Amino acid sequence: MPSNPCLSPVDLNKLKTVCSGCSLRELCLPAGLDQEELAQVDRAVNRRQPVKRGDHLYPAGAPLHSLFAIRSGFMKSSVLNEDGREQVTGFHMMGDLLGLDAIGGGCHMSDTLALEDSELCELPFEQLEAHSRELPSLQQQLHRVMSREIVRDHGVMLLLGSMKAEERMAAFLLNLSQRFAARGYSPTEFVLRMTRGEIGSYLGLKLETVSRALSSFQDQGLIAVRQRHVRLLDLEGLRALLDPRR
Amino acid sequence: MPSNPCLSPVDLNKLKTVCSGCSLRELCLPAGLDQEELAQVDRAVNRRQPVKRGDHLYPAGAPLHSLFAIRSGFMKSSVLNEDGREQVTGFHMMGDLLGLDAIGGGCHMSDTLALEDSELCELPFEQLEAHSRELPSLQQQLHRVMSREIVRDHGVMLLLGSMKAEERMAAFLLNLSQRFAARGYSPTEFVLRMTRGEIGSYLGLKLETVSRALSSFQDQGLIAVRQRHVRLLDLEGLRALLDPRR
DNA sequence: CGCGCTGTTGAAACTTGTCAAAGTTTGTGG
DNA sequence: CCACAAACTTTGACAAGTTTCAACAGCGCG
Repeated sequence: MPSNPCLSPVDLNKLKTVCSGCSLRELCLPAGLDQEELAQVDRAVNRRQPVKRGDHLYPAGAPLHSLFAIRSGFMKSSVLNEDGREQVTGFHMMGDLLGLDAIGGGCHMSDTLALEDSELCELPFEQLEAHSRELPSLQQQLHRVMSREIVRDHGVMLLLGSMKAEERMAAFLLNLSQRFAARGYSPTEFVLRMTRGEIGSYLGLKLETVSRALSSFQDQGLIAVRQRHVRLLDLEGLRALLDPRR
Repeated sequence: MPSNPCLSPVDLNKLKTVCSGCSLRELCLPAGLDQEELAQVDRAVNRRQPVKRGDHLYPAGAPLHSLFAIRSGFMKSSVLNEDGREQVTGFHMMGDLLGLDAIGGGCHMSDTLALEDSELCELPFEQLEAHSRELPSLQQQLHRVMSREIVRDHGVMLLLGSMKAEERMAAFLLNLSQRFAARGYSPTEFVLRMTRGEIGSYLGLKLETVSRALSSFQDQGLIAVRQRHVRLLDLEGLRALLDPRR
């Protein structure tokens, strides 16, 4: 039976682990590639690297060997001041590509660690660059991913630079909601894998302020929070918080 | 005489306008390319596009045709909220590459306009992508430039998320100082091409707070400000403001 | 020469941070 | 499996920092 790949559990399992068989392929780096291109990319990917909660994917300063794509799980990235202040620069989930900040200087400029047990695909960067010279679609997709990271960062700058605490919190919840939805999960019910302090760091707020904002939303009937479990009860109401004129 | 390119004013002028003759080539996209590679890139660049103060290089939403490199002058980029709030996302000077945020979605996600009369090199993006498939050094340099933009944005996020007003202002002045120095200008004496309001938008502060921070620095003897002319009198003192422990 | 834009300064109001205490959950080791 | 410790969360009261509002000064352009 193992001669029939369709029936072999081993091969089935293998199939699931290549980009062409990956449910994330339209969210991840291979988006837009055709079958043959996918096959090429598959050869450049080391699949299924598990990381445990609390593990560093890489510490800040580590030399760049590979980019990583998240297959499952949840991670955070942060940068540190000289004087030890931490700024969380992003929370990452399935399909996100990590390590882009290391390309410029050859070493990782941020810490990235797993907030829950996760699985990653490793993409050796030199190979990726080489493949992207052969495959224009891959090249374009790599450019798009980097550009979108820049746009995302500008959005965070807007949030940090011009929004009040509750606006930031609403924007944060809506952003998570949208990202979960894009991955086929409920946009209204999810688990926050990070602490209040980490949310606060990302949003430029203290953890007490985050906690108060969540309590306030709950009092207003916009959400239901219990621990890290959140249910968004009134998406429109949350959106209205972002435009204080209305 | 025109047969001798070394003596012809026309040709001399032309020479100055190609990347290989450009004083910015080590700061700009061609950094790290050899003579032959430079010649290739030259063919993909439309040189010397002038823009006047107040002109939009492109408005937010414009389709991506080209990236732009600043040859001379000073520009700002900003994003707008739905409700009209502006967030300045960056100030740009000679050698900086503009438009990277448009690659992801095919149209510019930010407004960019000239704060003084400026000159730009236009780099049609399709050609640039094509050339970067042929020239690994160019490909790498493009990746590096995009990655550094991400790192820069993370630095701004750190600033916006965890620094107080005077720390932000000190960081801003020191950053400008360093960038002017890298371009061969005085690191201690320069003209701010932007208004207090624009600085404030970039730093997540109101213009009055910016003004007060500058006045306070002047009172402490750290700088001398008159209008938009700034002299940094005590770089170490400014740096000390960034690490409040000392 | 005056009008408008830009910048400065003061006082009051508001938002968020800080500190402190207590409650809750999670993880560990007995 | 329970007990205890550690980590995380919530809430209140107060302090600090920043914004808001307002008035005025300076510069630059027509």
